[in-house]
Amino acid sequence: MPELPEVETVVRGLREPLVGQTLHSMWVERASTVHSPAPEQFAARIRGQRVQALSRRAKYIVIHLEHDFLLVHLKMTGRLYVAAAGAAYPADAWVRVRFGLDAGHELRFSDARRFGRVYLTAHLADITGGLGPEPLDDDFTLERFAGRIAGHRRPLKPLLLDQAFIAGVGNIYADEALHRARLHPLRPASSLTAAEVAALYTMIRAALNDGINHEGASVNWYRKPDGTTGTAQDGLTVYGRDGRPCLTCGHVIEKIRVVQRGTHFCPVCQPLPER
DNA sequence: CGGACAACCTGGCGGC
DNA sequence: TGCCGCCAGGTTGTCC
Repeated sequence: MPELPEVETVVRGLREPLVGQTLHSMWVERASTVHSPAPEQFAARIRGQRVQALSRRAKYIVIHLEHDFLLVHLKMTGRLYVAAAGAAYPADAWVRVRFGLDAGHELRFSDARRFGRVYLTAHLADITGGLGPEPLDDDFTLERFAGRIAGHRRPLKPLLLDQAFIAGVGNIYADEALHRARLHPLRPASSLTAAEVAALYTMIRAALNDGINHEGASVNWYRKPDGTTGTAQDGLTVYGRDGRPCLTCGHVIEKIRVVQRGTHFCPVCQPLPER
């Protein structure tokens, strides 16, 4: 599903067609997709504002307008793309919100599952204030990660999925990072040695960077803004590979449920120490 | 604090 | 072939 690498790929793909465009209008096909403010105010406020930049915070796409930030969260099945005037696209069947751009072009937000939301705010922190640090930022150092993990006793899998602990990691990259770091998803955070903390830090970043370099994992719904698939799914070592051999040791990959999430791991490479 | 679980949603797919 | 029912999971909110 869209996690940090997928959202980053969407942001990169939308910069060229979107920056410099002016938002002229907004069509709300599905009111519940508009988080805040209410659709009428939302449409009135964006009208005439030029897109100045695009960035990403956790799994949010952040569109910088002249006086506001327009945020989009893709959740499970959201897709965001710029459509040429009058052109039809495969994801159009699930369009929830459209924004009119220059020369008849449109920014379309499609979302089959209807979990995704759009937000408009003058103060970014109103939406993203509770999020933890960006794992790929330069100031996210090993020391900082070690300091944050020190206070936690929770199992690693739910900790990595907690957006207040670390921003942008979802189910796929959590499983991949834990496998690369050779850590069982149920290991209590407080049980890690300094070397294991360092391995986890390194492998979270490596898994995310690999995902970005392969333009995201198109496990099912995710597509780049141009409609094509990423290739990161071909490099996954555990996610979705339950019942198949571990690429490191050959043992069968297992799948369990942890905090209601499908969790994939190799019981040999990622042992759970008895205690 | 944290874990369990429901809710939000619907396309896709396994099973029969 | 067709239908049923479950599964997928990011996030919020509720309850214990």
